[in-house]
Amino acid sequence: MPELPEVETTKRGIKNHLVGKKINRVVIRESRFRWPISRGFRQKVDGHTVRAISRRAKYILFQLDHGYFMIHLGMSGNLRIVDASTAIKKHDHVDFQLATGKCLRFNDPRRFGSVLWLGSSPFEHSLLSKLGPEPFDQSFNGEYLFQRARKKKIAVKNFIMDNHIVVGAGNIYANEALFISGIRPTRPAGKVTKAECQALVEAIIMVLKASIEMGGTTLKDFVGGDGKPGYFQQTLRVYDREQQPCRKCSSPIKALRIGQRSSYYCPRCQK
DNA sequence: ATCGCCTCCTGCGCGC
DNA sequence: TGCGCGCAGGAGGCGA
Repeated sequence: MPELPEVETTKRGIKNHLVGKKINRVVIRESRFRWPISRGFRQKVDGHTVRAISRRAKYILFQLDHGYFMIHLGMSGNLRIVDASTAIKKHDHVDFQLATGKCLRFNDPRRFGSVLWLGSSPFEHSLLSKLGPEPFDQSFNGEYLFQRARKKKIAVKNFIMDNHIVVGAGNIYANEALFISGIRPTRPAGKVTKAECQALVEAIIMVLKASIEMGGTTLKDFVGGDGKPGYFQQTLRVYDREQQPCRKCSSPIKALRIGQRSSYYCPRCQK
């Protein structure tokens, strides 16, 4: 479910319910995630007030007075604000019960997500310290991408999905951005021209922003932190459109696998 | 250093 | 209707 727009939408949806509010207690029904929830986690969080919520890449950071914790939604996670009395459903693994009577509930069927205590210097944590720029940051620009791509033989699609290059370009948006910028996903990153890098950067930013504005609507069943679904499906240009006509030239969209991930492109529009 | 492959896990849709 | 298979929006880590 979560690509960056969904994570951003989730963050926005839960923010007002949490900032300035006390977490009375954390209830962990399942601690086996990508990384197990640490033994002392509950004790570190219980009774503390959330001071701020932010996002770095697809990690949602919760600032308390004495440190930070973060939640990653993995492939199938979602966070919702519910009333404390709301019945537990399957895969509702962690609750953050608030003094307001509400509850932040983490549901994650596949358990690829994570809940981690970061301490007081979150950006020094190994998961965050090596991340590339945010797509909306000034430092993510055509020149930067072009320089990073020098001599790289990796397929450009894998290249832009690498969090050390830029964060937030998940599988769907990587496919979409490459279509918009007219670049075939299999092309070695080092063979993408400077002008194309510029176009690719603009496409990544545009497609992510557009989706955030629509409420983070990628596929199917996304529901934001306030429990409201994304308004409507984004009109995907190539993703999951194998054999369907290209929206620009009507050629059938092709599908292939790159690095174990499904990829789609228009053989005529993307060189 | 770089790159491709594997893995964690559950659910769903498809073909037989 | 049921069963088995393959695939799914992430991404760290490992071996070549």
